[in-house]
Amino acid sequence: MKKSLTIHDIAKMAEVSSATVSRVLSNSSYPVSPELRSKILRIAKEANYVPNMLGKQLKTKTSMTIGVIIPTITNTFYSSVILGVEEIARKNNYQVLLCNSFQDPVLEDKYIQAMFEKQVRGLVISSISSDKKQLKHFIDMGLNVVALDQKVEMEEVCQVDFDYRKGGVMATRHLISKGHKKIAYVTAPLDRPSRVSIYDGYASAMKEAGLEPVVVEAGNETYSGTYEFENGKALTRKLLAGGERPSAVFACNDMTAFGVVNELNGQGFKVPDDVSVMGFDGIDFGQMITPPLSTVLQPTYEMGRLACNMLLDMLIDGKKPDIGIMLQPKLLERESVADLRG
Amino acid sequence: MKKSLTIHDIAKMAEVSSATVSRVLSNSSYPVSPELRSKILRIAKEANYVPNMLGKQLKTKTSMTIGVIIPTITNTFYSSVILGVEEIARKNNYQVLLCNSFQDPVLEDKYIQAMFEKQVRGLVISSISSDKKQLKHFIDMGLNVVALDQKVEMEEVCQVDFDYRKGGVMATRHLISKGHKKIAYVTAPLDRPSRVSIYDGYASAMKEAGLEPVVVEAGNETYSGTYEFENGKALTRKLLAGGERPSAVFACNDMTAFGVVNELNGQGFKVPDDVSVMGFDGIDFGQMITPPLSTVLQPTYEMGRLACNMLLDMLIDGKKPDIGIMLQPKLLERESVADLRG
DNA sequence: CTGTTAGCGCGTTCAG
DNA sequence: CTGAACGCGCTAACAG
Repeated sequence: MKKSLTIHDIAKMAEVSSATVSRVLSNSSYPVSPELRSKILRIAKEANYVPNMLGKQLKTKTSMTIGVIIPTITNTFYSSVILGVEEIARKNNYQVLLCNSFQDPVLEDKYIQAMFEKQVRGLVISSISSDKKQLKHFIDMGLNVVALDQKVEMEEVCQVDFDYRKGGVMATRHLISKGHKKIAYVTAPLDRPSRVSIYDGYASAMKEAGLEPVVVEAGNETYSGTYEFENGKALTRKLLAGGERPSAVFACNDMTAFGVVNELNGQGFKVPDDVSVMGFDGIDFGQMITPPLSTVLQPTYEMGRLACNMLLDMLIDGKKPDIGIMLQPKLLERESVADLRG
Repeated sequence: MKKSLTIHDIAKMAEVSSATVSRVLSNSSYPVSPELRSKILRIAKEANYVPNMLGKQLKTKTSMTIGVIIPTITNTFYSSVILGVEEIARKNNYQVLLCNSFQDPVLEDKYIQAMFEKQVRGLVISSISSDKKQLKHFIDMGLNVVALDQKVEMEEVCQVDFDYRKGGVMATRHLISKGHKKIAYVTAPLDRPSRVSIYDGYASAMKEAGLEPVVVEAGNETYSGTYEFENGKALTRKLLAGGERPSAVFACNDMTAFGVVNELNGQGFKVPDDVSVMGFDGIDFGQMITPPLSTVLQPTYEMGRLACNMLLDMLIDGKKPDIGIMLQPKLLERESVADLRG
């Protein structure tokens, strides 16, 4: 490993002071004569000089890196969000430190600490920790954070929200508008605000139509990549075993809906002829199955972009968020819902 | 923003020197009396002291962060790899800096440079750059790198390989063993080593059985999330329009296979009754469609783990890779391939 | 316009 | 066992 050059080495070679080298190499607005400037540039180039950001960052107290903490990147929802975050970060010369919390509050706190220690300028987080003490603590110490997906009830954190409740309402009303009356809702454990909101939307839309809600909720949650799919299957079995067959099933997310469709097919029911299925998320894969899944679109990529932009704004102005963003759901009508009114 | 404390502040509070504080707070093996140690620990805790890694890293010349560069995280293949990398990194107290190159060589080089400047200890990369000058350059300067997925022909870089060719052979032989004779291969552009290898495997297995290869290759490549799916559909249309219908279609990856299945269904052909379909990758979605997709499994998560472990080994010993790893494909026989021998 | 100097926060000699 | 002093690579303040 060759010892790497510093500005002092370059300074010596160019027979100038290291300050001058620093000024030209870091594009300072400080005036330097054109001759020296080009000479230094040339020498630095020839010598393959590479700046050490650690030194620079230590001095300037600004690291040009932001942190992202999400449950797991293998969930397409989050990988899409991250892509959006990274795009904006890149355009502003920031880099992103990625952490998967696996919904483990302990791990989440550990990561927050580690990132703070590494002087990240800010954090984009989908927090799972119920006790946000750690986060709060670092915010007090100056950490900028914007929350995504999972609500963080704090004055100081910016929020990129999605109207889950409205999404739940829209999906349910859509089903109702197609003539469905017996509509079941199958869901992963209602232990997260977002899930509760979708459920609320479903319940209120049902009530408003004078219909009886039928809910099947999963028990324990695991982190296998196919958990939600298996969950959809299991919940459907439970649902089907439980008496009168619903004409439509609304699932808390697309992956679960795939499980519902799969189990339905397995038991000899056609979708949407025998039973209609509605998802939630709008992941690409929904259009690849047969029939294409009707669902509610969450603009994940856009959420990532917005979150990152908000964060950068906070960093630049040092201003607290004046306003939160609430992204709106959009109905994606495809072919998994039958029209019963015919 | 509260000004954060340094070891000097703690030193003052504890009425000791900053050296002593450093020694206890960084778990140095240097002897410090138990009384002082506990006193310092207590005070640091009470004062909510958080170390600044920049200072530490600048001094010790070791950053505890590694970089990962992959084409795009929204590809489930790569997100799974990253999860593996991150798991191992976490267990060794490293963090990962993530970069999506979007298969853009210019962007890739820019990222490599940025990471080197940030003093990452090493890099896990799926490189797309045909001209690896930049990478080579930094390796010469001491950067440790392990290549993944895409072969990097350099003595100094460790490689976690997957036997794509054998996978291609296995899939093709499987089809042949089920009595298929007219087997088409549909593929994204053959401009990457991995893709060429799968094709080679297919071609050689066909030849060995005295069968005629039928290949449909896509033209330009885009980066929409559904590119491969659409590609599978388009290639299938082309294939079907081109004369005699094959009894089996082998696709270069699972997503493409989904497109194949979808288009086949759309044109009224049943899978596997009319046409059999074989994928490549083994992504979770494969088991969620009807019929579940027969495919070749790539151990992505394991690839990530192995790559990271190799990298950490290189960092610890500073030793060059003595040996590369070649992961083996595994046939995942599900229900999208018909047995024609009955 | 250029150079000298003094830290940023930390770990590490080297004396005591 | 403890502390004073130096320097990692860089920028910013102040002189010249």
